[in-house]
Amino acid sequence: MSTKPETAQPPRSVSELLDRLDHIDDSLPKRLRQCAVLLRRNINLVAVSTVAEMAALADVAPSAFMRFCQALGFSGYSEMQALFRSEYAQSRPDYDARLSELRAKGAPDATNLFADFAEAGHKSLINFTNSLNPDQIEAALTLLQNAQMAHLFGMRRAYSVTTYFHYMLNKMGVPAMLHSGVGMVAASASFRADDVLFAVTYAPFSSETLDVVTEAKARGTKIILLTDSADCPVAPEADVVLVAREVDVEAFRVPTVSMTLVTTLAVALGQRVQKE
Amino acid sequence: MSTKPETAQPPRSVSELLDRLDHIDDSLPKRLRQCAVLLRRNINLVAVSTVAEMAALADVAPSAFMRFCQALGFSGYSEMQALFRSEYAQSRPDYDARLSELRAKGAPDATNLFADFAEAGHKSLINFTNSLNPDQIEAALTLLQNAQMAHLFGMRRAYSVTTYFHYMLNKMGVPAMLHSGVGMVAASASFRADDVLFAVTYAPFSSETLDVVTEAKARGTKIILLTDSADCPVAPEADVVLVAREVDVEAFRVPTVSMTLVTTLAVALGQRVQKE
DNA sequence: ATAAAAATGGAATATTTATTCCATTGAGGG
DNA sequence: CCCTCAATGGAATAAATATTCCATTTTTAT
Repeated sequence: MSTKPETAQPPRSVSELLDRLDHIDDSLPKRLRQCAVLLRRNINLVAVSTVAEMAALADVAPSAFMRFCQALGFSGYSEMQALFRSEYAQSRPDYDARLSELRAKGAPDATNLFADFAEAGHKSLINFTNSLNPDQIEAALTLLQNAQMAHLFGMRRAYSVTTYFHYMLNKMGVPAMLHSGVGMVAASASFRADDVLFAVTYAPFSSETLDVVTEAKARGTKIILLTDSADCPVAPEADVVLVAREVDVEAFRVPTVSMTLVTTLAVALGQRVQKE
Repeated sequence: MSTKPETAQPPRSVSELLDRLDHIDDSLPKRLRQCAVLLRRNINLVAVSTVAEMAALADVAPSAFMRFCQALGFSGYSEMQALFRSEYAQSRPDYDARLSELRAKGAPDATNLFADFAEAGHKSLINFTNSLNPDQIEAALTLLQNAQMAHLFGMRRAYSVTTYFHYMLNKMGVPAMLHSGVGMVAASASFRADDVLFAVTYAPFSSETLDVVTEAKARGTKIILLTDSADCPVAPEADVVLVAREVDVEAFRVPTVSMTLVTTLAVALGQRVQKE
């Protein structure tokens, strides 16, 4: 890279930029690689920061960050920043505008409440995406895929989640049984060693669910636990623990992450089953 | 306001800023009011635009926009912009960073799938918030509040939604009955004229639900319909129609908006019931 | 070990952008 | 109708920021 032909045209979008970043990443000198790492972790900051700030975060001289921008095909930082700014400006207008209009008009309580819950759902999804551990999802999928039968169990608020999971699994052709908790004795009686129990429970954990998990453990049934806090008492019994924290509004929650997760599992399973 | 004491301290947050805007709005001269209107509609632009750009959008001279910032209590545009920039930087960092890391690593399919569903949920919530009609929600709330009993009915994917609604209404002390569709005859037999039916159905609409709605209509029971498209065949029968469109991923959906809406209704109802 | 090439950081410069100032316009009161 | 005062827009100035340049350091090849 001595003559620095560089990529003639600057990236036209943020994702194109990231592609380019992937390609040149290895051939980058130390300081510029620091820039690359920082950029990946903080792309969102570009739109609202100065070169000096970015450089400081990357622990690099401003001139180095400048060269980094040029290595990416931009004429300089400003051109790169313009890209981020325009993408940002296009992405959020409606939402922000709508929210501020709502508050301006003094919208009815229920409308504001919905906005709050929507916001909470949004945050919950983001948080989960951030802390998402691919290995756990893979592990859960493997257990479900290898099981003869998936037993779904959840009480109270968790029941809706199992209900939806059941619907989706059926749709995908995966054998699943929904236990309603009423005839609980019958429930655990059907657990076998080559089955898997998908138990859902949120704090405060319902004793029925805890019992069912214990029973399953005793019978050698594999256990996947979906909960909202790592200190669920039966977490140690489970083969896989999925933690879906939901942001609340005045102590009330929508099980957005759980529903999304369960849908993801079902669809991913469906894809795998078909490939067999 | 001749001596312009102004509000000494600048707003500490965007929402505080909007509050202040609500107060001074009336006492503002023409040009500054233009700024106020533009700001409300495009708050999101502040973080990534120059005064000149904002002024141009508001159809006002930059110096006028400058005075507007000062009327709000800021020393100038830069100070105001700093507020938006820091709020922005705090709100989105993780999400963007995470997504770009995922794509860099070539994460497993299921992980990407979750990200897609999360994105879809996000969009669905935004879309609904944008097109939200407060009157319909209010109407639904009134019907529910005045009813002797709320009958909840939904099949298949809709069943999870009614299930959660049932849980929440119980929690809020609102009388509600969950119909499972199995003993359907018994279901409609209990409908009375001072009750309300909350029916949930998505395309392709299940015939059971359509029948139940028709039956309810015949019995004089009020009807609230939650669906995903305005051309649900029984929409004309309903007293209130709530349309919750969900963005799909490869034809699969998570009922994020429906769950959020139902939770909102329950909580809002709970608040009203308590006030009585 | 030494020379050549590449990379780096800091300082100098150029550019953009915010902010202030002031002359002009327009609105309201006597 | 004129006077006064607030409001306005444009031009001048100040500040912040990007960008370039170059002397120094580090790396690489021989």
